[in-house]
Amino acid sequence: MKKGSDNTMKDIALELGLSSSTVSRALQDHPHISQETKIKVNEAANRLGYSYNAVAASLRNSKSNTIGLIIPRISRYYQSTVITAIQNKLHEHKYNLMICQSNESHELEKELVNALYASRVEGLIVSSTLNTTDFAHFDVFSRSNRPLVFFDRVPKNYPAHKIQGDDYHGANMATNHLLTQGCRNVAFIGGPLFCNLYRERYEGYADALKGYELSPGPNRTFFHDLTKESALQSCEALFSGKRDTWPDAVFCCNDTVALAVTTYAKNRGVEIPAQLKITGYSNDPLTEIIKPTITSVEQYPSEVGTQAAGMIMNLIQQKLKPGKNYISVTIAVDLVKRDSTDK
Amino acid sequence: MKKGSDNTMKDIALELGLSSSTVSRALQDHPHISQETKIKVNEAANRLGYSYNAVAASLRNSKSNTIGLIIPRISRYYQSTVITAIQNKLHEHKYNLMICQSNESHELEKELVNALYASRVEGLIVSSTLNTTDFAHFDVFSRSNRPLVFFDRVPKNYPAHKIQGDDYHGANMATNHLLTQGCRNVAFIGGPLFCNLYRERYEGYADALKGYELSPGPNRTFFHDLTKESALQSCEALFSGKRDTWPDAVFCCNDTVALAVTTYAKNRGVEIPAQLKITGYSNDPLTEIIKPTITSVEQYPSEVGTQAAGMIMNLIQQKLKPGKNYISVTIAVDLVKRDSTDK
DNA sequence: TGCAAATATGCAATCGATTTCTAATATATT
DNA sequence: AATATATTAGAAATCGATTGCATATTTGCA
Repeated sequence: MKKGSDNTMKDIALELGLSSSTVSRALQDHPHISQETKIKVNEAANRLGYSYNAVAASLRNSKSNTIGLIIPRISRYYQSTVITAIQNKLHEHKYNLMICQSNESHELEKELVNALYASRVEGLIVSSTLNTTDFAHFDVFSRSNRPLVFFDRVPKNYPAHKIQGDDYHGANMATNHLLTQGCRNVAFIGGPLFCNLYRERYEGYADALKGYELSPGPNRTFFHDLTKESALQSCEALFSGKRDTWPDAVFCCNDTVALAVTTYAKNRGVEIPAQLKITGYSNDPLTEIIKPTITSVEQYPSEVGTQAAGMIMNLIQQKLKPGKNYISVTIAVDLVKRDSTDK
Repeated sequence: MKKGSDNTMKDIALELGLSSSTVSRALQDHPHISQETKIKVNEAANRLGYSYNAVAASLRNSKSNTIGLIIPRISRYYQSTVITAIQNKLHEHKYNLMICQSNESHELEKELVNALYASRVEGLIVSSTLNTTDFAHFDVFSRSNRPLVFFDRVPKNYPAHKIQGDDYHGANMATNHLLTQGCRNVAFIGGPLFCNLYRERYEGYADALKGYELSPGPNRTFFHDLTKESALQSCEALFSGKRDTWPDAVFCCNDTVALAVTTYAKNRGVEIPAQLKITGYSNDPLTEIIKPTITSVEQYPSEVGTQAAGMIMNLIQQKLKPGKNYISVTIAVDLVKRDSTDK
């Protein structure tokens, strides 16, 4: 073997007195090659420690067998579960996954789109940054006809395929559940409304209230990043006045916030669920750990990932020919009732 | 633009009446090209929607700017935090990361090593499968002089660079803490001893006992996969006999097990920490959520990831020239004392 | 025997960026 | 004026696998 480099098909050919065409075809089990030759080639390949060069094949075939993924953060339950599902699905099709984190930075997201395009990934799966409202940087993919699938954080007005949870229904179910349990003063803590996720959930929440001839009261709705810190600030606002102004329920748009609210209430001596009922979103395992256990909305992240990867593969293999149309798949959600809402 | 394909440097050259050599150099800001030409080339590149083809460059330069990662599962707190750190570090160096999950399957791990090698990743970061004892399938990397760094699950007798937590010390600290708190009947639940992680932790545990002239009692040590289900079985074994045969502490090798034991004990009416003290491992956020909060060992996963990625980059850039030697970095751990051990 | 069809293999171009070597100007130096 | 030295640009080979087309050999069948 030449120093520092690998044996190639040419080396096998040389060794056997064949042409590299024959070697290539033999390794692909091409019908025009005799059994005898195939055996000799495979044997020589093993003997020489030959390793297929996917980069060269990728260039020649314009086929990288790689899919790109851009996601704000991978270290959250929902996200990492989606990734696992994508990964496993793609592996069935012998595709690799190149994962990039945008760290919620719009600029970084742009950069990553271009880097992945330069790597000639055959398709791109994206959950965009919270503050991505301009999606023009994804145009490279649409222009060159490479499948582009958004999930979770999906654009409203940008033409692309989408996999979404049924956010409206999830929030609507959760809020209705709170109302059924007798709550009439239900607060809402969510992300910014320009993000589809939270807008849908807000509407599901508001419509549920409407069903009871209620509407979101003053100082009852909060829109900010869904961290513990921000959640605690909203709690301060909610529970600052006299006791009779306090809410009797809080619908939280993720489980981190639900957890923070639960902890805050407990510290404040507010009894859950008797005086305050709480629902979260995502059904993070933590909701079952804390006392009281927290009612939450199951989003079936594995299903989301499997669908996203499956759709990308179908688009690549042209089993799916949407033409100028865009497909939008809504994944059903379920409300998992637990102690925080008295079941 | 030709249908379905991208403009290349050749297209820019054609457009401007230059050669593709000049275009290549202009885009690289090569000193032998005039400012005027550079400006024209860049302008034309933008106009034509030119996109750099990293695959072609990769083939020509034998440089993929990609690192591979093989890991049993990505959807756990420790793992996903490590990945985030690796990812961010590599991005600083303009490297991409190709992530693969072995799903704890040794066969799949083999397959993934070859697939990543075929993609000509410049280095490989690995946390191996629990049942990987033969590491020969990683030879392709060592043979071709491509950096190979293991972390967490690290081989004992295989020559490679390693990033490990100080498992011995972590377990030793935790056990000593339990002993200091007065426990004299400390059980151990860990993974199989042929895995470095658990062997080290077991030794740290056993040596701590020795310091108190104790040794692991009969039916006090358990070695199995660290799931909730297995943990509950071990609990049954621990608490099957009469009350005076019960342990007064359990050292658990991960937080999932610690959680399971805590839940089991609570259901059984065993008071924590009064009658039973529990320690976990990894300092998963869940340890702070449950009541009582669980004492655990912080492994600084971000540091592990940063070190692993940093080492790979140094090896690639030859800032680190270990020659025939192998580097082993031990990441310090800390004991985080919480309610489950009465602090 | 003769011609068609089947079987097995090789030649050479291709994918797109890079780089060595060569060559053509232009400017500087004595 | 003549030679030396920058400066700028191009031609062509290269990386390794693939494949359309051409070619050579064998078998089949009338």
